[in-house]
Amino acid sequence: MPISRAFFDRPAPAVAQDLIGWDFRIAGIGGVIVETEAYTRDDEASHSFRGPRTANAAMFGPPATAYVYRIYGLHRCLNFVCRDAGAVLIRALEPVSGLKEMAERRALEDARLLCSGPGRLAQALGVGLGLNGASLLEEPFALLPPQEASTVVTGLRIGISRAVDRPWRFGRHRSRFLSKPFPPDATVVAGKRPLMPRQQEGESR
DNA sequence: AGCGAGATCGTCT
DNA sequence: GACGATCTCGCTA
Repeated sequence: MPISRAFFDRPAPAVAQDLIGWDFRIAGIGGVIVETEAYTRDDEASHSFRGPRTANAAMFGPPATAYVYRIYGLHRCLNFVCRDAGAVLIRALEPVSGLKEMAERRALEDARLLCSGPGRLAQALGVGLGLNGASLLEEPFALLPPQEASTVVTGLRIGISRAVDRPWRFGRHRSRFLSKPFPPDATVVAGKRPLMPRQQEGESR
């Protein structure tokens, strides 16, 4: 069954953690979510921290709304709006469907680099500002439940200068599609504790 | 592998 | 006028 609005009507950190392993697609193109970050209203790093503005209006919309913004004048970042102006930044996907289209948009072959980063992911999935404010519960979006449970690790958020101490970055343990690996001693917050053999998911490096 | 610079522009100071 | 929830390339080692 498809995802519900209730899934997003929770604190952003909880939603960010639970999104790991879901299959996310736009117009049929996408893959498994392997990395996310949570931002909340009382969080200095969040775009909603200083209240409603024209630019962040989508963050103050209902849960399950897409919030898309342009960063550094050229890239775009995709977020899922949660309860109370919170949001989850989608940072990386393991490409599964539409590899060909993604490779064309990225002008790049290596599957490893197609969606491993918020800007890369947005480019590969064709995310434009036109999707800002759209409902994640309708076309062209699709979110399918995890096929299997993921071991989820957490750590500090990346690329921010304020509220750097909050451990609100979540990722699938040792996925090779992360924008950046988690430290070896990263805290496991869900799923089975990793065992001896350091086996990468997917193909070998 | 890691570091530094450039690209590029709307929003806020 | 400065900066940002980033990416890529070129250089050093």
